Amino acid sequence: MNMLEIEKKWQKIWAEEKLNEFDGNYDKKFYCLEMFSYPSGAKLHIGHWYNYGLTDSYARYKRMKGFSVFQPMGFDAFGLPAENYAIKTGIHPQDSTIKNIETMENQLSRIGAMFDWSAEIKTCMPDYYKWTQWLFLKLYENGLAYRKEAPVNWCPSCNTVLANEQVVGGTCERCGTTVVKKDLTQWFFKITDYAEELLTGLDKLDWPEKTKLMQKNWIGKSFGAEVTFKAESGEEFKVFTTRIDTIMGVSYVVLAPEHPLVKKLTTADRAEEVEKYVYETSKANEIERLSSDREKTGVFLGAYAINPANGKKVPIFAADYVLYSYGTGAVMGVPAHDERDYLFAQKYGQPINQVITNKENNVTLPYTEDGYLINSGEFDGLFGDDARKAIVSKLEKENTAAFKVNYRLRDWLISRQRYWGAPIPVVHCPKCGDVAVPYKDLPVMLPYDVEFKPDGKSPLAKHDGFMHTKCPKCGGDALRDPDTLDTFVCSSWYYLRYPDSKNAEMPFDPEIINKMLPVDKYVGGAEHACMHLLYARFITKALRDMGYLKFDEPFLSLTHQGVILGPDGNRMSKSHGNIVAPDSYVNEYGSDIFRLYLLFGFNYTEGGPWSDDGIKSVAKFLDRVERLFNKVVTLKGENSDRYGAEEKEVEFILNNAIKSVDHDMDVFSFNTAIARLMELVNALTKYEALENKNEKLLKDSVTVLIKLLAPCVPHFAEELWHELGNQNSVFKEDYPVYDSTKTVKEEVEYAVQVNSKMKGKLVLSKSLTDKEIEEQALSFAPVKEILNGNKPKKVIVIKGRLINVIA
RNA sequence: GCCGCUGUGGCGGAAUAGGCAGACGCAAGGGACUUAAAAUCCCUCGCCCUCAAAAGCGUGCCGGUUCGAGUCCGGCCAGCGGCACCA
Repeated sequence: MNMLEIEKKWQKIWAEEKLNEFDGNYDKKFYCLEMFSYPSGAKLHIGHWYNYGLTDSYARYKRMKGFSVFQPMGFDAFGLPAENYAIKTGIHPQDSTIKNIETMENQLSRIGAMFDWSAEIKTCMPDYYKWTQWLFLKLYENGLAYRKEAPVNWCPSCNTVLANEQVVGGTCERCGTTVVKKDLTQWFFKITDYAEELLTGLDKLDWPEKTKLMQKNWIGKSFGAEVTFKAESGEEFKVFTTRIDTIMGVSYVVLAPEHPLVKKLTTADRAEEVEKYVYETSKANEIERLSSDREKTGVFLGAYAINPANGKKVPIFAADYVLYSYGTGAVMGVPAHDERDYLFAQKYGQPINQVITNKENNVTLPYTEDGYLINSGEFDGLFGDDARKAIVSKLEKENTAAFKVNYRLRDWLISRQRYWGAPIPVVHCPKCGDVAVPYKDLPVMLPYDVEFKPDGKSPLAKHDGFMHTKCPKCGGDALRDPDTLDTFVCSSWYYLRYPDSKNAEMPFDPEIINKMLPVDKYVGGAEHACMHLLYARFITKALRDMGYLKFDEPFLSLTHQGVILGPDGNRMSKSHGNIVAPDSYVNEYGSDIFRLYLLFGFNYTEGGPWSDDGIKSVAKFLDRVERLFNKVVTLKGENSDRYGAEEKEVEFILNNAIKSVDHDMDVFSFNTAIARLMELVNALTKYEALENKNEKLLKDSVTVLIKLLAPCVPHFAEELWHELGNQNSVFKEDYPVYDSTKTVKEEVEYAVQVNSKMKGKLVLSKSLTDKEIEEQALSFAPVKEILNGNKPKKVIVIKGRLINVIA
């Protein structure tokens, strides 16, 4: 069969018949979504193919199972790489992006997937980002967007903000200068308002357990207490602790270097040293700072605070093992019962006051388990939670402590000091302050003629035509916000746009959305576990609370595809020089064979190193199918009443294949589904070679085979389906149903063990009772020999599998 | 470092709820067909010892639970993903 030719032919016919578009039957809708692609490289890579081609097989399977499948495709087209590419080559991000999208559209259509192109979206187009801006305004209007100071990576030499990716080993990737932190006023989304629901909502999702666990840990709920310490100068600050039972052991307190009180509390004689420390700290990133391997450093501010629990005066430090973004940005140092505090205290000569012990009173410090309080006055003898409750209830009366639930989750920073993104639709007016751009004035267009070479300012800030505007409130001169939105904002709601992608009045019609959503199956990389997948859940919940959506979760069921690595086992990358492009394979073998190879060669969720060793073998497999088909298609259907052992075996294999393939396709176990299909083809080929055969059974079996193959090799199966004389598409057919009476055999093979060692096999009737099976085993020669007339101690019978005789 | 995951023949991988490890393939070797090659078909194929059989060993490493562990538990080692401005 000429694969390239039939692929072209059927793609054209499917498009003409609109076979790939959603048919409007919302009652049976199945929204199958793959994470859309980012058009940075000019070409589709194997990872895209693996995600889209194989999930398409799943979608086609669902369609044959009777669902009205909606499977859209689009492009996440804003982002840093296009801008960097522009800086390097001078090619405008818009031009390169649009060109890349065109290339990728062509490559995507060659997959032959049933993408509903009528719903395509591109996030960099004004008809899309208009609604991204709408989303921002809605969140702003509902108190979920706000501004505050936050640090960015700053290269003092390039005078520019760097993405984490652009910081290599603490230095600027362009010029090698050491990168420091710098505070800028930036926009945030208040995702923390939804921390609790984002956590509890995980329970009902059909997501990989590991992904749910990662989100859970990312949200990081912990129960503790906030305690107010008062500095001698009168300034108050709170610390968060999960171990308030150790409060009598506090020997110092620590503020994060970024804590606003650091400057205020520092005494004049310490100012120089503290300032130096804070500056040095700004060179380290959070991963380094949180590393327990890293040497603990800090600096004494010269000031003291009062421990509200015992009135003791303790020194105040700034130390970078405390993060300003977590808890209150301040901790109490209890060296006897915390490992980091212990190391710190040793280094800076702070006292180590033991206040917890175990039953045997033989602990080694630092002792971080719960235990019995000692050296804690009235609380001595209390244990764990009891101690914590007692201490809080006493301090509560003095207003110096309270129980507090804390989340590790932080608000979502969405400002980017970059060009290639959706402008933030806010005007800063000298009189009225921050003013939202009215909805009727959306979109705030991203200007084309912008200087985006880095020189210390947001690219848009240098564009006078963009920046200068009138205040929507007072009409006076005002300036636009020069920042753009994080591209994660664009991708946090795109699944809501697809079902109503051409709507010019609204981002989506709630009526349509509430019928099509939530997404029934979402497929994409595991690397999105904590960010994109969490942001999308947050946006869904926020829009629900505004009354637009009637569902709580965007993605009911989630599957992660694995990563296809280079042939050398490394992640494919230019620097490794190990990139394998799908195009040459698609050109040589056709997309069905390439797809089939990807289906068969990997465990879908695990991926693995690329090797094309097996691609010829799947091509041969299709040849075998075609040879079988050609022999069978001309048969008249004779001997239809022939039914002997061979026919029984064919039926057994056929029905087992239907059962297994059906199940395996449903759970993305494509490789085993193909293995079962290979077994079926082997069995049918063998049967076909018989002199006397039931032609009707054979022909029916081949018909089932084509249907089972169809989702995996759509063009190939469609061609054979029509050669069988059918007029309609095979994808309009019902999926085969297996006959459960034919998937069981009357006789089962048992593994016979003596003392758990294999001694032989025994074929026994399925109808035997455990007792009878035991008798058969005991009279089985190898068993008899070992028992030598003695009674066995025990006989274990596992129905249908194994007999273990314990001698 | 922290969170999460993975580790099975020469290779890709399979193994329901703790029950015959290696399904299905690739590669390799042998054979048939052929003037020859390709294609196709048949056989062998975890390691070790062996003419053969039997025995023994075997799912990253060490230990444990169990009649029985790739699967469960504890401790290591290695690799991968994420760590909030790559998306």
